Amino acid sequence: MTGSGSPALADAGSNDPAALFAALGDSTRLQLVSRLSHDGPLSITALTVDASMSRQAVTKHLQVLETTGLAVSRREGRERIFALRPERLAAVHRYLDRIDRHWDEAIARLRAHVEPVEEGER
Amino acid sequence: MTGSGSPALADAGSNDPAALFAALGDSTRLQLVSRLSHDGPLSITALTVDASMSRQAVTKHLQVLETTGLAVSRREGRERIFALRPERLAAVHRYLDRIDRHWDEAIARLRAHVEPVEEGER
DNA sequence: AATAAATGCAACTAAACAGTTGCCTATTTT
DNA sequence: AAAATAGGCAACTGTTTAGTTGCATTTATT
Repeated sequence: MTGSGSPALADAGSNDPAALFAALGDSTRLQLVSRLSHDGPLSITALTVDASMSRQAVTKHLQVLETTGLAVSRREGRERIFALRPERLAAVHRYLDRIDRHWDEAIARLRAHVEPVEEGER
Repeated sequence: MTGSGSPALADAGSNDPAALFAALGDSTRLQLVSRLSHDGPLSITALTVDASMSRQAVTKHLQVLETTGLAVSRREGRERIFALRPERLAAVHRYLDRIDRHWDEAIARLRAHVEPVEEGER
């Protein structure tokens, strides 16, 4: 399962930004992502070495990353290799950019009229 | 560092990136952030209106945002006004940038020697 | 063929979390 | 002063989640 060539098994890419943030919202997973981004594709056991927890725990975290589309895995011989999906990370990026833009616009709006319109357009 | 000018109230800025991602990893909170970035500082009840849940629930979410330093609040009359802290959002941004950079370097490294060194440094 | 290595599957536990409800406090507003 | 508005506090519930352990399966190795 979670195969590479197969169609839409689960939904390898929740368009839900919150899910992406949530996937990154765990220090263990963040370390995994960091490690993968630094060392490239790695097997589960290779990733388990530096993690201070059981292989199964690591596996679950990797599955979370894969479910949200932040990573993909392929079976290679007797190991399963996980790799990052930078496109998904880019999606997170874009989301933050949008917030930033809104913020800037809001600031601009406030500066535009420092008059008592503060409660105006509710 | 953590604090720019302000002292250290609670800890209004967990240097832990995972905590920041986690704070954004909830659709309700993400909506709150979006709303705040779009409309500027708002009171709890104002924020509750568009949220499909109790005021208390919203309050808790706002507290999460404040604890992680993504927002600040000040009491104003009988209401409590919440506002975003773009600097913290910027921190999230930077973290993603770092991951991206690592990824790019990893890619570059891989391209550099497409020779069978793939299993070399294990 | 027998072992070792790398996973996969499933059941289980403890803690964290989202949301609720009820009630009390502090400011306005009339 | 009374009523209304905006919050704060605390207890409680159902779910999710991180992590574990035990055992079965698959793919090398020797």
